[in-house]
Amino acid sequence: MENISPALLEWFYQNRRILPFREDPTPYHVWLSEIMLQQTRVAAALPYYERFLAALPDIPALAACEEEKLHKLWEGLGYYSRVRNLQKAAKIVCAQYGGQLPADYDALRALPGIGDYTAGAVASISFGIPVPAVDGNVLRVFSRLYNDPGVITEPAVKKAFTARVMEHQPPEKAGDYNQALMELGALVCVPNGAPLCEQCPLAHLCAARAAGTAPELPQKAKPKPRRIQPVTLALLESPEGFLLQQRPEKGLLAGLWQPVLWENESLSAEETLARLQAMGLDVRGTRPEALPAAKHIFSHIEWHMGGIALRLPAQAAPAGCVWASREALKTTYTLPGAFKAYRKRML
DNA sequence: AATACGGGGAG
DNA sequence: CTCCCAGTATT
Repeated sequence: MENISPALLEWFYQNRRILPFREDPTPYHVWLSEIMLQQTRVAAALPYYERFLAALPDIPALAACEEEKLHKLWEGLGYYSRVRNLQKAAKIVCAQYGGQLPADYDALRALPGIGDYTAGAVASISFGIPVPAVDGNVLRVFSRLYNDPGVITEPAVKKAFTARVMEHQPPEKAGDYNQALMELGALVCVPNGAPLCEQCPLAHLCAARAAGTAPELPQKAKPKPRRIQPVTLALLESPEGFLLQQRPEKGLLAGLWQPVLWENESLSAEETLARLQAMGLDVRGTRPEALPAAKHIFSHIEWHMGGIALRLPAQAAPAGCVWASREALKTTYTLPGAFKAYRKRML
């Protein structure tokens, strides 16, 4: 196939979005943006990006940040291991590279949270190194360009597509080329069977366009069905605030805060009161109010939530719990988005 | 190769 | 509802 880069780059220079991390593409800025954009849309990440940089303007500041503050800056973005790995990597960069990201693909790839895609993106965009940066957009564009029914979730297929991506990459414009492919996928060669082929600078080269198969591409493996998990929560308020418990260090929503709850259990109000009593809370003479049911969908689990709200007299918080004032809820403790339905009752 | 890990927008 | 998204780490 004819090299796509001339037409692609011309389109990119005319049509690229103005984005903050493109205005001042330092390695730190590109790195942060790429981590935020993993499995996340640009529009969702933008406000987080600005706020994060205002709070932590450079890599040493990131390395030194308190974990609770770090979580708060990421609150609602999801995949919280991203921000913990970001800081782990920042500490390594400060200890081993003098606080500057290394201009080397393999060194970048070895940092926590930096995989094939992000290493390639930072290396090519920030340092001009001619390496691939193949994300879901690029796989979609190439599956259509070559009318290739390969299942893009399979590593062997991804590897083959990456080789094709590199056949077209101009070494002196690696970063622009990689970004142009992603931009084309985000703006023109869009998913859900609705590509805007009349706007595409590569339409004359596109095999799927010629075959009429573009809407059916790319082929992906069928996702596993989510398992449904009942969750019972207890929204407790005292004069000191709302009772929050911290989640375990590992696993889902690790280290974040939540109302007292029981996963995988659908408890009656009476059973819930008994559990609270067993935790050492004084719940005598209180009337539980039923919480409205709410659902939260993770990629692999579905939480079906319900429970009770309760007003309690001032008392000590059980182990692993705190009484959080409204102010502390807003500024200090990180509650995952899963509890959005109940959060407004707490503010 | 399969699974864990969030959340939101579009159709 | 379904599908998808600027993926990575672990097993």
